[in-house]
This record gives sequence, C-alpha cells and structure tokens, in this order.
Amino acid sequence: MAARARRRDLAGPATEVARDLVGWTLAARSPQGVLRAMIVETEAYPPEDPASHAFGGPTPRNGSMFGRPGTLYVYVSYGIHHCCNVVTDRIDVGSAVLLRAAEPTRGIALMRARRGGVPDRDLCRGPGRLAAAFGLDRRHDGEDLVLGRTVWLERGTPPGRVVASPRVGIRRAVDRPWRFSVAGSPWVSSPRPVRGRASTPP
DNA sequence: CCATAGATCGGCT
DNA sequence: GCCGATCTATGGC
Repeated sequence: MAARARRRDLAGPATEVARDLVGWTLAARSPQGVLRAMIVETEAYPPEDPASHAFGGPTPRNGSMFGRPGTLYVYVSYGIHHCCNVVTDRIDVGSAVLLRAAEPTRGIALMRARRGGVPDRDLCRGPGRLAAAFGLDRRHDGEDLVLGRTVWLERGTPPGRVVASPRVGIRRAVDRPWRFSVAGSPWVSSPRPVRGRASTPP
C-alpha cells in the first residue's frame, strides 16, 4: 500500500524536499496503534539560511540536523512545544524541512485524546500541535525516518496545488518564500499563504 | 473575527 | 538578560 520514503527521496536541497514532502504522509507507531497524517504544510531551512538553527554550526541541541538525510530533528520551542524536522542533505551540511501541519487520516481517536478535545481541524495544524498529536519529543531526536519502525514517512501526492509563501514566525530572511502548503486546505496553519507569490491559487 | 499575555526552556543565530 | 521555526486562554469588536 503506502510506499515508504527512500533515502534518495529525502536527499537534496531543503527547498526542493520541502515542496516534495507536501502530500506525503507522516506515520508513527504507538502501543495504542498507528497514526497517520498527510503533510499539508512545510518550511525549508537550507544551511546558508540565517534563520536556521544550523546556521552557527553543530551544537548539542541541533546535532541531528547534521546527520544523514532522513534523520528526524526534534527541538523544544518556547520551552513548551516540540517541532519536527526532516534532515534533507548530506552529513555535516545542516539542512532540514520543518513539518508545520498535516491532515489526520489514521489514529484520529488517539490524536483527539492527546490533544485534549480541540476541534479536529486543529489536531495537527501547527508544528507544536503536530508533534503533540504524534507524541514526538526530544526522545525521538535523531531517529532515522527511512529505517525507523516507530516514526517514518510514506510517499504521496498533494491533493491540490502547492503554493509557496513567506515562512511563519521568523524575523530573519522573511523575504524567502520557503513555506510550502496545499492551496486552500483547511488543515494548513494560519496565517494562510498570500496569493500570487510563487504559484497560482485555485 | 483580532489582539494580547503567559507559559517555560535553551542558546546567544 | 533577552528572545525565539509556538500554543492556549481570555477579552474586545
């Protein structure tokens, strides 16, 4: 059924992989069952990007960003939330894609339980919410999404046009349209992409 | 619908 | 000390 993401699918410039990952599925196995959600929003953080955690070189926090393509990088945001990234380039490069939002497809009951009765639309709408719904945290940092049996990716096709827009919540390099999302999807986090940036909305 | 405050941790980008 | 790749609750229009 679902074809797993291969190493070569995830290897390459973050801007390209970020666009490719829209429409793919993030999957995780827990004692209570398998969770799946279709990725509808990503952001690229290439190595030369001043807004990237990897910009200043490796540290204990971002070390997994410098791993192989397909490595999972999970960091703590604002001391409370967790955010999940897919490493996309060769070892020691420091390039990743932030998973920002997804449309739940399997294990929705478990996601609802974990997310405390929020509307279904908000289960995975936002990077912190996505990590919470999947139960991912710093313990999962550095896991291999290509060979991993608890967290992995499956290839897919976007359900609509993929549009580019400026990234959310950063102050440096705001001019780079490195946020990719499914145009018009209700599962995409706000602010919604501005029309007419790099692609045309429906 | 929008704006704002507070939570709470690690890096200094 | 300050600020961030965030989210939630609350109060106002």
